Amino acid sequence: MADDRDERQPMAEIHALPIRKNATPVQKHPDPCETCTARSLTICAGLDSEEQARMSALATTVWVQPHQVLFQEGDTADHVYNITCGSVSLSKSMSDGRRQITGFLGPGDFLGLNTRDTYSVSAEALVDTKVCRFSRSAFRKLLSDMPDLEHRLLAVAETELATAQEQILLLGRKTAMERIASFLLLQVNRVTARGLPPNPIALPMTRAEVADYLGLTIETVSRCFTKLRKLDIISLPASDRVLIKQTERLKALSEST
Amino acid sequence: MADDRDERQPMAEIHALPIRKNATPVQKHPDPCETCTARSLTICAGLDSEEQARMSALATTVWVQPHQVLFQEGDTADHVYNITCGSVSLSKSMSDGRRQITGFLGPGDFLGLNTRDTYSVSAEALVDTKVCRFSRSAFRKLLSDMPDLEHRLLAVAETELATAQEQILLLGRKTAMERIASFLLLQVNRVTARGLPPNPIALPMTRAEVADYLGLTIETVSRCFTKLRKLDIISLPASDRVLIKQTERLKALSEST
DNA sequence: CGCCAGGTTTGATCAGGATCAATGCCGCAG
DNA sequence: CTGCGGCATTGATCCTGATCAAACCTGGCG
Repeated sequence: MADDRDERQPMAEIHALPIRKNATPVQKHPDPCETCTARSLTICAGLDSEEQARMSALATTVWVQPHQVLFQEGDTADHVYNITCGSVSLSKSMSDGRRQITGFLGPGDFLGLNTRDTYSVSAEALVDTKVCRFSRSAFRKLLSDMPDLEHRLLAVAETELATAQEQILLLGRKTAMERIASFLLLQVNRVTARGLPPNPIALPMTRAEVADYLGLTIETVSRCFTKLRKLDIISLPASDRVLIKQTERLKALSEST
Repeated sequence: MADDRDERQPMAEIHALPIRKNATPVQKHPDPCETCTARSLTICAGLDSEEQARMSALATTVWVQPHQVLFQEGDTADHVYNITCGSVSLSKSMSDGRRQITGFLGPGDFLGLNTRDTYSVSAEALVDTKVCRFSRSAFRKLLSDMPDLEHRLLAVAETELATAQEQILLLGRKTAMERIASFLLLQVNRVTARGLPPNPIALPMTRAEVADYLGLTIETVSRCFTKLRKLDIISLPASDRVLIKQTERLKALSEST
């Protein structure tokens, strides 16, 4: 049996890539922090007015449209961002097009941690999104002067690390159904943490994006949703809204910890 | 088709759990930092002697034996650690015993970042290991006084986040063979980063641990190793040593980015 | 109003890796 | 030397989720 080479290859499909203009998106002069709806959720929370003025002076408000790319994996990391409203996906891709979404971010989330000299992931808007942009070097200087800000950033990093580990468990050991159940519960937590009504939850992402997040295919995601509906655990008033009818059974299916 | 419930369940096996005394392991009075072999690799690097003295005063040296648990997922996070020598695995488990290892740590690595009030993962020694332990509260105070230390910790967190994202891509989208190839290359990087000879690489972990890290089973890991050996890409002088004979082909198989 | 494009659902089939089951290979204790 | 306990390897079979393929919305637009 000298030889059994066969160079097995991939399996995941290449999801159609819509037109993605590589940003330089619509810009504007700084928006006033006073009116920022995401302020209480961000690292900006609890800054005194002098500190806030300093941050504000460095910020640029940027709008990005769905599918527009804020930055790509491997780009030199010039900026960090704070999401004011909208939703963004973070992802990594392989040369043959397989894509893995590593996380979804929303209002108040900080973007640019997972970064040394170059971005370790790509960031793309899912829907119309507004972000608050800082040059990285200026931001670093800010950090040195404001230890509180750095503390808070470290706390954010710790939370993201814990989230990433949860995701690693999900991808490494959970079944398709468990992934979907965990995902839905995660969405509920995200929404309620923002103090919004939990039901029905709005999914700002398509099936393809859910699939790429959960390490599944579109078809499997769809089939799981259908099954949950048939079990009367959820209902789907629209393809991007999920009404959770039996949270306990959903939790049982997610089989966590 | 009113009914098609079937409550599918798991698939991964429950790896035999050896005796794990939940620590309070052998302790000792602080070891002198001057003789610390891991110092240049850690967050301690570049502290002035006064700062070092302060850290040293807070540290306890602790030895842990293979399979001994440093802390468990969910425990209240009392301490943070710095690994001096040896190897540690971080893992999360599900109630039915499925386990996912989220990372392997070695000399110079910091333990306790992925933590808010409770540890988000369990830490267990793979081999005889020496760690430098700090009470969390004291360490936090230290951070406040030594901004450089906090900077460095933030940098560590960023690196870990990038590593976690790489792992997420691996688990979500790579084939078994690609995972093994990526894993071996990662081990090479780890070792060379420490300035040690790369070949053959020593694996401080068993097949079960590799499997739990890569989201595979023991059998699949073993089969992939065998296949790589038959392809003459590696050889296995012992089951815990891997000699890489054709790095380029291994890289091709890992298909990354 | 009807067509078209994108996303979603559903069905049929396939295959990569899991599971089940032996066998092999040490290192160690008696 | 021999037997035993833990890993590791190898083989046979099964099953979850991928792949291939087709139908089905839904909303925008001529």
